[in-house]
Amino acid sequence: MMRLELAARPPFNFQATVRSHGWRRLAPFSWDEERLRRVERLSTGRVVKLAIGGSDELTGVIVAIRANEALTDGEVGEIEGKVRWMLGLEEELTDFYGLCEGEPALRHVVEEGKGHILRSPTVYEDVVKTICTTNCTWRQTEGMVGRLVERLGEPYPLEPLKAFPTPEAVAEAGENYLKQEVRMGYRASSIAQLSRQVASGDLDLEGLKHSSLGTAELYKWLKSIKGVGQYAAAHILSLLGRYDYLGIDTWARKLVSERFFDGAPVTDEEVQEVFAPWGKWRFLAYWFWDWVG
DNA sequence: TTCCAGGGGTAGA
DNA sequence: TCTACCCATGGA
Repeated sequence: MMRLELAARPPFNFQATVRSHGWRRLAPFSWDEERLRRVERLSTGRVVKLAIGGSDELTGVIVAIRANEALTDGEVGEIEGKVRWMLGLEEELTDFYGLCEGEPALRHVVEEGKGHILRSPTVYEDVVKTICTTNCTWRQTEGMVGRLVERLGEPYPLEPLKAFPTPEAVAEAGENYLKQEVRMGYRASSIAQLSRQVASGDLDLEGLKHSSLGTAELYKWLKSIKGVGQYAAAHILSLLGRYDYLGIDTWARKLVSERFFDGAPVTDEEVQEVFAPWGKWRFLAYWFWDWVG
């Protein structure tokens, strides 16, 4: 077992970051209220298991790595990069924190070091999972992603666990398999096409992490992906650290209706207007808004 | 049986 | 640009 200490830009709260998103409950992630675990396939083909936890000594996280053989420096570096991306350890949110001071419903963000959103190591995984959240219940999303990982992911040699499947594996399985075995319904065709395009190199999703495109262009680009509409594109943007679009779903409509419109039905425009003053931070303002208080 | 879930694509206007 | 309709799946 190997141990990696990774510092984060303060303020950073590991627990709050993991709890920020339902992603922690989608395979291959698992969460026991203390450590975030995940089997990960490295670019060398080696499959390792990560257990990420908070630390009292440093602002950041401690990563325990298990593998069947000693890892190379390159492999350890890859793991470090992936963990930093998943938890947004270097993300600069100072301006957002400044704005939160003036809003009672967001003061807890600064006080508790919130503001980071858990994401997957690859954009491909985040896009697949986002498509799997559309027009179905969360339980169905868990089922689809769970079966995808279980059936197509590469096995971890030391325990019966799998990594998130590569685009190549999903592309090779094909649309019918995704429909019949993974039970993705009509989403199967989108996921199959996406996986083929990523596997062939026609679609460079990972390049979006450091794209120089403006958010509006990125949004358009994402929407051109089959299966990615308004909601999904905005959600993916937020996982890329672009917070100036708000994805309106039934959940957002419900929250805004109850909190700002006394339970009356709201239009998407009304939801947008509520958060428009937050400008480039509007998604974070919505996401971390204290709806109960 | 019908409806709809943290929607999206398409045709037709 | 806007609307109506269809799209698998599974639970209420």
